[in-house]
Amino acid sequence: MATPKTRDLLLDTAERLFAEDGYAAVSVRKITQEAGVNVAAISYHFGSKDDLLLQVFLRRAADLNRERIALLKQAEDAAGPKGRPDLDAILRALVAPPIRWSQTPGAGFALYIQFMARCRSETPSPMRDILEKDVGHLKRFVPALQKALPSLAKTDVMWRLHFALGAMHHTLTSLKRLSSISDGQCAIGDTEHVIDQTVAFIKAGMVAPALSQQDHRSAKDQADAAD
Amino acid sequence: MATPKTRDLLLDTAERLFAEDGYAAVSVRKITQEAGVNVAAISYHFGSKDDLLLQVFLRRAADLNRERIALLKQAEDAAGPKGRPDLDAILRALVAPPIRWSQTPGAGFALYIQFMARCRSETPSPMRDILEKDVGHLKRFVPALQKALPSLAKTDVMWRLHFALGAMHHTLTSLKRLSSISDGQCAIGDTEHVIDQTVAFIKAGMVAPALSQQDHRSAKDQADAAD
DNA sequence: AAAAAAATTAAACAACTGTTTGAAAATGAT
DNA sequence: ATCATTTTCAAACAGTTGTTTAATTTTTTT
Repeated sequence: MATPKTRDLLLDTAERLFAEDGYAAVSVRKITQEAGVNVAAISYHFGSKDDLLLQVFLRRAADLNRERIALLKQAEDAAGPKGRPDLDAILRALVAPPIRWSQTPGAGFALYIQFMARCRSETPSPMRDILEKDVGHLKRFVPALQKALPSLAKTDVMWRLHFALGAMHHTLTSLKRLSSISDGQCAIGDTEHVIDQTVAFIKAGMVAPALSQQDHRSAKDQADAAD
Repeated sequence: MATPKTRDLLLDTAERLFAEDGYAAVSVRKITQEAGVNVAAISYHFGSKDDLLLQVFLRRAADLNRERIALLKQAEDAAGPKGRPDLDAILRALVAPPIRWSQTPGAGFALYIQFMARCRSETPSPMRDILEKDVGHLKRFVPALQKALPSLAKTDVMWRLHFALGAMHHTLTSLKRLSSISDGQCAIGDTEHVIDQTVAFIKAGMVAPALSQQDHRSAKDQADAAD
């Protein structure tokens, strides 16, 4: 099997259609038809529609996560083993790769981001398993953020990482809506500007004063934050 | 037609199933089966599956938006015609109603929020139209936020409203994920605490210093922000 | 109680779902 | 050029999709 044209063609087409219409709404016949191959090709090359979905995910997941982790390590190394890593750099490591991908024309990167965003909202069986694998690498960001925000309880760090992911996710999926309600005034085409806006917002949220009226932190976390 | 039991039963069942599995993944037979009525009931009472979806949306949309707008007006009135409305109150008007609904057990409110969140991620035809109607009332928040943040350019206000909606949306859909990756340490069951955390984050993002390296504002916005 | 309207029913509609089959074609190695 | 392997193909599989039909039951009105 020198050049598996059909296989890649199916991956590309499925990625696009899944991104556009969602997994459940796309039939194997639509995929094979648009790819210009026989219906049986999916069963032959992947086994089933579910397996095709998994392969679409796996094909680029490693690359994206590698980019993120590399930038994160860079931020940690720049601070040294004892120093406090730069919050801005950590957050850029989190949001810049997917935002850049989402605005990269030509290759399938943008569609992949759209595809992944869609996976996050579809519950059916195969999606669930895919997401479990994907959230794992995000945990790497928690200790880094804790080092950068030593005065914050661990739970607060997690709360804010949660909100940051929401803001980023929304940016990946609904930027066009921002463009339309702002009558095109918001420069959503300027990738670096989008990143800057995103980082500015979530950084401010990260360093916000902690909630103090009521203390929801565990005893251990309070002790950790005391030093 | 005194008490259209079947109709409401179908709305309740469809709302739940759409919320759980998405529109495309739920068949009319599954709905009617779980509701314990005949398959033809959907066509008879609503016309089509698409029309059923629309009615599920419409049934509670007005109530939710009314709650939001009432709180917003309250915040604006408290400041008087010339005064600067309280940012905290505006943001609470935005996020408190849906978060409270999402954690209200018993009635279908929580399922409705889940249903709406799912609508936001499914592109197929009927969904698109539904969302167009729903985003409209959010524009009401822009002038209020501008009054509360007079030093901010209009485009920046919109950018940040966009991020705030993302953080809120993520809270409505993925709180359980936060609970699981934090090993239950984050108190996601405490509704008012969830609201407090959300408002704290997005408020900080709102008042963050504006981007200054590059000026993406239109000439008019710069003039508006100058006074 | 009789007539009219509304609601429910089982059965069938054509179209589509993901997957399998076995033969035909294309590609590889010897 | 022969053989073996890989890939493609049309056709069919059993099941499901949303919707419609016409007969029947229930409810409301007179």
